[in-house]
Amino acid sequence: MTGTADAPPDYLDRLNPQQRAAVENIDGPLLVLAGAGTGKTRVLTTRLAHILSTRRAFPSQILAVTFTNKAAREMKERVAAMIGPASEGVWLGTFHSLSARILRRHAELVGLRPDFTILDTDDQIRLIRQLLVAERIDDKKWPPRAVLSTIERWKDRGLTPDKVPSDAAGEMAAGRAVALYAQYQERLRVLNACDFGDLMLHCLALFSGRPEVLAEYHRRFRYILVDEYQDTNVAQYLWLRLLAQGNRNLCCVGDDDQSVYGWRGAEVGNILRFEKDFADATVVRLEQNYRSSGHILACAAALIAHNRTRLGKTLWTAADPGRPVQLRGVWDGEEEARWIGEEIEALQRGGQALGQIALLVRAGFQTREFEERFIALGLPYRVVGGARFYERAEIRDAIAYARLLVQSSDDLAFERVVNVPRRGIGDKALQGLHRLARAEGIALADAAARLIETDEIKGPARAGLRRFLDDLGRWRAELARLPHAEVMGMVLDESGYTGMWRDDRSPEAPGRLENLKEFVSALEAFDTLQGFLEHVSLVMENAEAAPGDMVSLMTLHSAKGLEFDVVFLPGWEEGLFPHPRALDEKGAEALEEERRLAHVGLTRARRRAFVSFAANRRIHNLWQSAIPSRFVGELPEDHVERIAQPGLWAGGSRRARGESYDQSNEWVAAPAPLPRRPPPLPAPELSVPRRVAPSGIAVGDRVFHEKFGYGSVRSLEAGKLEVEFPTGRKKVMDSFVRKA
DNA sequence: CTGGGTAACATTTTT
DNA sequence: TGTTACCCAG
Repeated sequence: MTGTADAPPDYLDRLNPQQRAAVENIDGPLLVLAGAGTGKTRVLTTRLAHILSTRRAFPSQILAVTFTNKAAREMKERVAAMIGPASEGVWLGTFHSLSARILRRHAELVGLRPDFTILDTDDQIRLIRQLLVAERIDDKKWPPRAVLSTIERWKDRGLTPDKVPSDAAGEMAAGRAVALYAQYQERLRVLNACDFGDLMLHCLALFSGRPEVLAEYHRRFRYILVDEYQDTNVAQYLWLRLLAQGNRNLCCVGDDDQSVYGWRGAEVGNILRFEKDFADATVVRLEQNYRSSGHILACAAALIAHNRTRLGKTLWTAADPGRPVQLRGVWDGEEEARWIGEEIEALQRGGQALGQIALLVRAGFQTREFEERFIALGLPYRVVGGARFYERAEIRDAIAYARLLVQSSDDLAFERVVNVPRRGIGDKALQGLHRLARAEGIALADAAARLIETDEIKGPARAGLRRFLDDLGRWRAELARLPHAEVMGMVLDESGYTGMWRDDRSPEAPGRLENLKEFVSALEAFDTLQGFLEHVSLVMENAEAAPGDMVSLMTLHSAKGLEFDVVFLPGWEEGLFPHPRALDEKGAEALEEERRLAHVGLTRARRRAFVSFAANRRIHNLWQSAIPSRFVGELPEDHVERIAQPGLWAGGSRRARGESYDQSNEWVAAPAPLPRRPPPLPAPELSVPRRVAPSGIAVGDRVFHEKFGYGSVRSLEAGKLEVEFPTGRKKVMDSFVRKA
């Protein structure tokens, strides 16, 4: 062990006084305000190592919380590198994975079974859409996405349906959003499922409703550490506060100037709340930046100083000023891409590794222009973020098959793949299944099993469904015999799923087949199919991009936490950055968040930063003339080097090379502003599924069936009737007929 | 039930 | 410009 009472362990020597204070203040609440590049991660990992090596706690008595799996993994690795295997056993993970771990142990106490499933976004959207349709709410006017995000924001704030203030719903979903929320929760309960927000909410309910359980965790967790604290939402804050009540050894590390997730519920206010709820909290500020050169840091500091709602930190550096931030005005996006391409080639010739160059944009679509340019130049690049492995359609289909094998009552999985590949089961058949499932309170798969014994569905749908159910049963049996990866391969082949993509002539089909292969081999790393599913639902991470010397392209959001020698920041124009959509949603507050995003961008750079803006930009094939972003004007003269063609500087497209151009800032090709949406259509009149008294029907009764008409009952058994119709004798479900 | 055609639309994103 | 959701004909 490195540490004894007299000789402090040597890892402390590598810290500055503030960092050291943050590490050594072990007991009691501690708030570390850590500016960009001030050694935040080092402090966190050293603190964790310090607690362990001074034997204040066993690993299992430490709870360390991060936001992303990647951050969790990195922390694990760094602590292990510092103190070795003594670090194993720490409860280290994301809010969600830790919550899931806790919930599985106490599921029954919150009305779940321990094998509850965790929904992905697709599942959620489909559920909401079903509810909207059932409620006859126009899903054109109220897109399921929007309804879902309203519900998620409530969950972020720790609000269950009964706690949502009655005036909070507003117009959303024709004013019935709260009712939809309640129904949504009810559906999840029936499905034995959670969404991500529920993982937090159920834990909160557990902790506050079961003091003895909370007490158990108080005994267990002697020290709690939290990373990226500025990104916590209210629910997560409450979660931390409940857990920390026991020992009050809560250490939160964050930076209000890097809070860029307000739009998904993050509350910078949690930092202020911390100081209020833990009045005796020690506050440590980390302000010495070890990352960026002087000019870059000066630009970042001056920019962020324009924000009014700040706790206030003053970043400084002992490093050289380095080179000023280059500020460049160009004619249009194409020129911007051309220039950046040339600049990168020049840097490369000067020995700069491409892997240390990043291009950070406000919105995903902006990468395209650069990709095209880089391809033309033969410049290797990678796009970070974007479609994740487990989000690709083929992978989610495969996962749905796996879910169905593990739990036949997984309705959402059933719905996803029942007709993929095509089995002749369309809307009509599915509606019948839903109707029966709802009437009987059974799962879709069970409804299907019963329906195929009747004449409610016929032809290809019936045959397809029967085949599907038989296959599922057979595969499930194989699971007991063979390794699950092998069974999964069998499932994908025998279901015709791989065949479907093999026959697909589209250019992406081969890639999808590759992904499926990768999927099956990924399974091998897990002991059980269930274990694998838990992993994919919680660890939806990007397949690690193959390492290599490549330029990185990504959004400013996904650049948070990273650093590069050289950073390009294109598209600093009004109308693009700050993004107008953010602005009209939340106004001044959002402008500050956009500015923090700019600050994050600049502080990613170690040696060089290049900011650029174009006078004209084509967005969605329409030309727009633009003026430089207000953030450009907030960069201090002394620390930037301006490079621009005459006329391109101040006012966008005044004149270039003697030619005159349209000066308007409007969409050039849009003549008159059209109303954003057509007037809402009247709600469609759907036929109400007829309520049928459960049976009460006897042999010989005259009955009416929606599809077959009038007939008389010949025989009956457990919900199933045989009825003589004019068209012949049919087997039907009793819930499909009424007495005539 | 399927597949083609067309109209509407187009932040940020992790778990 | 590129994608996705919906409508209608086969």
